Amino acid sequence: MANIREIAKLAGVSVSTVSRVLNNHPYVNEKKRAEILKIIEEQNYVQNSNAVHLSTGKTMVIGVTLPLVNNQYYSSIIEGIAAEAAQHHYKLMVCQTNNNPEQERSILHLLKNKKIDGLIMCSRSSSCETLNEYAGYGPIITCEANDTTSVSSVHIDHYKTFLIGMEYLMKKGHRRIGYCIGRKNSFNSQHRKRAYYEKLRSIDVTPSPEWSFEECLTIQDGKDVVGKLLHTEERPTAMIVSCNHIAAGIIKEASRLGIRVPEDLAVVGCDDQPIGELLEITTVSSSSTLMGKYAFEMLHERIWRQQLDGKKEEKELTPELVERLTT
Amino acid sequence: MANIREIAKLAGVSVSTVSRVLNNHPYVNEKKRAEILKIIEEQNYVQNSNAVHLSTGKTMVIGVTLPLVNNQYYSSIIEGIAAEAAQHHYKLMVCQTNNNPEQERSILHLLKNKKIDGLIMCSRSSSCETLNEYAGYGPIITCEANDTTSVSSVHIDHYKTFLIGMEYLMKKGHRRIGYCIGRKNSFNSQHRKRAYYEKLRSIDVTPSPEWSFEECLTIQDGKDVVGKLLHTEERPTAMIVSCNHIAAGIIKEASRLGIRVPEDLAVVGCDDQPIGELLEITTVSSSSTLMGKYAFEMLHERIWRQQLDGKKEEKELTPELVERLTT
DNA sequence: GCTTGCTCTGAAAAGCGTTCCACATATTAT
DNA sequence: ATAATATGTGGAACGCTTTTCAGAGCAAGC
Repeated sequence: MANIREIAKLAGVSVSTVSRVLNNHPYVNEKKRAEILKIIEEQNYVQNSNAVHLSTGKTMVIGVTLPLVNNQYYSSIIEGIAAEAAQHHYKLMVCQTNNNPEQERSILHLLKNKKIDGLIMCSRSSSCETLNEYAGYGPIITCEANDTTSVSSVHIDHYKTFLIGMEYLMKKGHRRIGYCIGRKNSFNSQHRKRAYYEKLRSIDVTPSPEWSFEECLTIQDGKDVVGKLLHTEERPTAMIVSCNHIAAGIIKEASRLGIRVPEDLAVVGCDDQPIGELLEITTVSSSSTLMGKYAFEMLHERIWRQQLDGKKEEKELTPELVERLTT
Repeated sequence: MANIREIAKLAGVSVSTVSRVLNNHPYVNEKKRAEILKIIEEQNYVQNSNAVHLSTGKTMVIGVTLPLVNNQYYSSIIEGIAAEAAQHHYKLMVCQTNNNPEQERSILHLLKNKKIDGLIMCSRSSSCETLNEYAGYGPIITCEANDTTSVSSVHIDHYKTFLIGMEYLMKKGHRRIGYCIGRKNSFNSQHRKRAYYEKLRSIDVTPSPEWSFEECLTIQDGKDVVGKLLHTEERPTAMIVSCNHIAAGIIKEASRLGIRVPEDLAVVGCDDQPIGELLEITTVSSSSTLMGKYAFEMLHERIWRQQLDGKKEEKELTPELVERLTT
């Protein structure tokens, strides 16, 4: 297929002029412009975007990492990112990390070798140092709080989320409260646990280790929780759960085993997955789609500000309680 | 940051030799190779992938189109694609089309301007001609049946799916059966409707227009269906529904309005979204994750076979009935 | 002793578009 | 009338790597 040089030759102009036409530069004679456009059309010419990328040093692609693609929480974030990105003519490279630091590094690498202009990490498992290192190659935004010095974030205040959930359950009279979270030591989990322990301490309850469930990632994990609850000495009367789909697993399994929700077991979910609405799960959450939107905005600004010295910025989303039928 | 020329200069070799090291070409003296690798390390050098892309004419990126990002059916397909793509070192560019042909065209364009090496369309709204046109620029696979001459597909046999569902409902004694589908005139919908009408005709039932619901895309749309069913003259005793999340909407709303499922209204869903399992929805489906895997395999083969004259290929997935509690 | 075939290396072309700089002409301001 | 600005255009450098081709050196085979 033709390239810009050929078009220039056919039109009897220089390559620069064709380039100007292609980029809508104003200083081109209207007659020539028309002529060139005609030839471009005839030749069915389009720019080779790799040449453009090489030349401009930008790809108009941003990367998005997430542990797994098939999860509604992350899908909602991407939805927010995608809508905003589309408006600014950015494409998305979606990369599944499986929470594996190796794989994550290979994605961070895309920043270094210029395949992407910026990166949004919906979740991360890399170390602080790794993140700081790669932040030198292009802007990175995380969609969870992070403890680096250079990487900005947009995040839900998970501490506050759990706080609101706990306070609500306690107000309802619950004292034996359990929790369910995903990755044991992630930043988010630490915050959630802090709220959990603080609140229980405030009413002088010492939580039993039997009330805590970690590494809950799938619906099945939620169901398994109920099985385990059956064998606890002092069964909790309420559970606060990091994700609605896990809450859903708990609720369905409870109902199957004849444990009444909310009478025997109250459940609070902590995100905005649609299954929460469908199953009428009481939820403390903020919009993850909105989070995605903010993340892109922040990233976009940084891509154009260019100055990588830009200070760390943090945007927090405040969660809200949505009372439904599981409490 | 350093480029290959600098590395060559520092190592006192030619650019070609450095390139050979970078690409693991065997004909490089081991001593030199080690030396060059050391300098690469010291200089923190990495290839500029845009230059590599330009030079090789490949990007190792494939595009994936889907109408909306936040939908579990599509997420499952992507999951399958992603896993397979990762194994072959391909990255994914995920593009939301909103079922808008304009937007879809802009993605097909990526094939023409070499931003992607191939394209998987989970769903498409472009015309046959458009597809055929762009198929000339790189391999395209659709994840639904298509009527083009050059675009291969991996697809679920939706005709058979509806057939199985209808037969099953009829065996259970239902005669007044309604349906719920997404886009009215999509290829998939046409097949579904054909099965629906054929089966009803086979038992001499003339379906009422009141039993058919089109443009059902969201959970809310499912709920709305129930509201409308209330006002039908002859209410159907069963519904066959293209997607489980819509079936879920129907079921929840029915239960809210005191319509018993399955006694008053039986519901069959027709995909493998996890909500089907969670809500114990009887389902006819095949694995969409598997479909994604096949789609990538097919695409990958075509990318390497290069010959765009390759004949059209079609792979069909056979659906299976999973009996659960909504029938 | 001469041919053949490896191994190893470098120069140069090819892949393609953007952009800076210099220069020319035309127009407006002083 | 002169200076200053705006408009229009081309040449060449720049971004960076891969790959082909030609050639050198050396060992094995006849």
